[in-house]
Amino acid sequence: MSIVQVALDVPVDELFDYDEGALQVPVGGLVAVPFGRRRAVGITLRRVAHSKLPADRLRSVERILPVTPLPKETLALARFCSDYYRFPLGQVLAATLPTALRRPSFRLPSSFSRYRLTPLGHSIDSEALPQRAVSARRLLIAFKRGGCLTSLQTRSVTSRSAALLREWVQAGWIAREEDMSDGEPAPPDAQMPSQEPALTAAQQQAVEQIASSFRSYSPWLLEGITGSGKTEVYLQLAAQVCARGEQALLLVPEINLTPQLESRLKRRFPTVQIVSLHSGLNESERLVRWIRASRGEAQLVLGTRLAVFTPMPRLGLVIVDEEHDASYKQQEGVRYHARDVAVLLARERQVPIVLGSATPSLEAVLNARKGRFGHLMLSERPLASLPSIQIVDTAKGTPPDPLPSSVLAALERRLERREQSLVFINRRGYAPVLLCRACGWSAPCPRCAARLTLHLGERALRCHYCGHRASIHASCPDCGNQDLRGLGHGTQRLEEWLAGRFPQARILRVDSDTTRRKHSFSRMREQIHEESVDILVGTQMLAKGHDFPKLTLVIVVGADLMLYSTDFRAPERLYQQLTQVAGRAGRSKLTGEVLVLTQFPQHPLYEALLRHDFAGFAQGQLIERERSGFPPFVHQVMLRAESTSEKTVVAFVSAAARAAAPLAEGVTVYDAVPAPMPRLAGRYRWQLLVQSTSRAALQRFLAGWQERLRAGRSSAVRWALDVDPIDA
DNA sequence: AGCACGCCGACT
DNA sequence: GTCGGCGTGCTC
Repeated sequence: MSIVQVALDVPVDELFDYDEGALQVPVGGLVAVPFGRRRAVGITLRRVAHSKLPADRLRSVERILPVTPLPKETLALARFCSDYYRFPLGQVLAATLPTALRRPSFRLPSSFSRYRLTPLGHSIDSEALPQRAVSARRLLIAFKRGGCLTSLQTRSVTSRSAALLREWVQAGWIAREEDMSDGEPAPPDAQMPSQEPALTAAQQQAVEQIASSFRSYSPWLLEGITGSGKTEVYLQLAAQVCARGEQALLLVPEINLTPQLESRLKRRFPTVQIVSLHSGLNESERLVRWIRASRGEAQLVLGTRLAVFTPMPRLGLVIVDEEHDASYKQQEGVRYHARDVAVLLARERQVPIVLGSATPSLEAVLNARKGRFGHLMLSERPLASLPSIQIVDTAKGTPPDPLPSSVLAALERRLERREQSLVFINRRGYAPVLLCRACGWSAPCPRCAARLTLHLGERALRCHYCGHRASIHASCPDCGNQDLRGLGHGTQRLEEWLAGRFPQARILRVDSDTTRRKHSFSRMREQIHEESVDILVGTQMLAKGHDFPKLTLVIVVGADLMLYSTDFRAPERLYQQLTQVAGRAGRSKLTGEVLVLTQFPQHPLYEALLRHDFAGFAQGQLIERERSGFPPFVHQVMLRAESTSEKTVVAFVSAAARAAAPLAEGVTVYDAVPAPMPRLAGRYRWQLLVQSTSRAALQRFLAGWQERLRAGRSSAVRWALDVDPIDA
């Protein structure tokens, strides 16, 4: 009798033994097993001869799910993430699977079924079918010729195939079997390079260098200023990989960008099977695409962070676009960083990986400097010149207006020239606070340590952290004064103000309030492209990747706010963000202009930005980080804890600190402190930082510490370890 | 995580 | 006298 060890989706660092019975369970196979009172899907990790458990406690595997077993490389990657990010293996694996595959009763969708003629079916003569049953005759002939057909193949024989298949299965002419075999690799496409645009010398060189490392692990940092054509480099590499009959994985930060890139890819490579995987998919779509990728049928897989775990049997290349982007970091459950996991994946599979960015993370810059990554630069814009950046000093003689007159004049000029402008402000809503002019009271969120934001449009106050809504106070609850005013500017107020200033202009506000509904975002993109908009007022979401040819002016309001942050990564983020926003200006022949409003025009960050000197900025930041002992020169882990009772969290983190002390060899344990948002949605939040210059020492420490934290069973506290946190 | 078991407060 | 609160413990 053979035992299989199965990982299940439970928060326990153990595998569960099952008797495989008469089944031949492959390693990596997904199995339905009885577990307690319920049934569960597990992943088979090992087969062993004996179990430590007495035989009478073993239960049997119920069935093997009809999908290709997970390849050992996928298992290894999950194992690594489990160890490194301190999260149970079964839960890591479960998180990477489409939800449909987590149901014990899983059936393959019928589109993946194969049908085979039964002996009875063989005995039927197609000539014996009625003359007018044209479809049936054709299908039967196809079966006799092929013996076995997938439902996709039958559909190309006749459009009536679905109904016929159902009838014939009933009649016993054919039998359905689930197709678990790997798909055929699509034939290499000889005509692929035909429509490729000419590359600049730098692009050409990047493509050649990376291509010369095919079939081996070699990581590349592709640093290319906005508009330098990084995407073109990805496309040509992907084309080469597909032409070799291999698969390419392309990771992108945000779901908003995938449809755009996907359609570009499909236009460019009409014959290549492209599959996109992102959180906007429903369960069955996700499943179908995952299966296409895992059988090797999809040649190009385009996806957000979770896609890094998609099994791809013929993987030949990994690309991580906008490598520095924070959305690659998962912020709950297994807190992995998809960019880091992608590097491991490439190493595991011995394929090249390209990390692309205009403003690489300091981690990537350091890796390149140390020679761990090859460093490729794209420093010219083939289609347009760099936008001119100007720093507008708002410190002196500040009028109460949100935009000074010089900026208004620039807007005016665009209106005259019928070009578009973007005003970027990192605050949605009308005004960030509702303030009492008499006593200084301002509306707080009852559940968070935050002020409520005034939303005039919906006549409400809203918390941007927990979503809490309240009606607008008529008078100050503290002093009764009725003179309550919105203080500061959000997108709504800026839009309103601009409408007053430019009554003739067509103004469009783009923030998460105006794009809530499903297709509103792509509708807005169309409006912008149709040039039925003169001035855009927007947040974050307009910063990334979009290409608006008529947009020649970008105005950044409120950038300074980020400089006040205590997070040591704030300058890095601000630089990245400003570069990204600036990149929206002048992507075509029209030259772009970027105006950054600040009270600190002499700040080194702005000075570097003016010179388009990211390398200099990064170098300065690295020196600073090294001097003050911050990442990437040290490695960090954050213990995050929260509870509805502040006393309980404090007790927990204090106990955690005490438990850490005797284990802390080669690591520094800091004092527990309240989180940057100390109360969120009614929960008190504390955190405790541990760091070390040695990853190994940190990992050794974590193993012991986590065990003690778990032993301290405290159900009132929710806590998690965040390895390589990206926010302090 | 589920899901049970188990021992203390307000209700038909 | 029961329904149900969530603390504790286990799942191969």
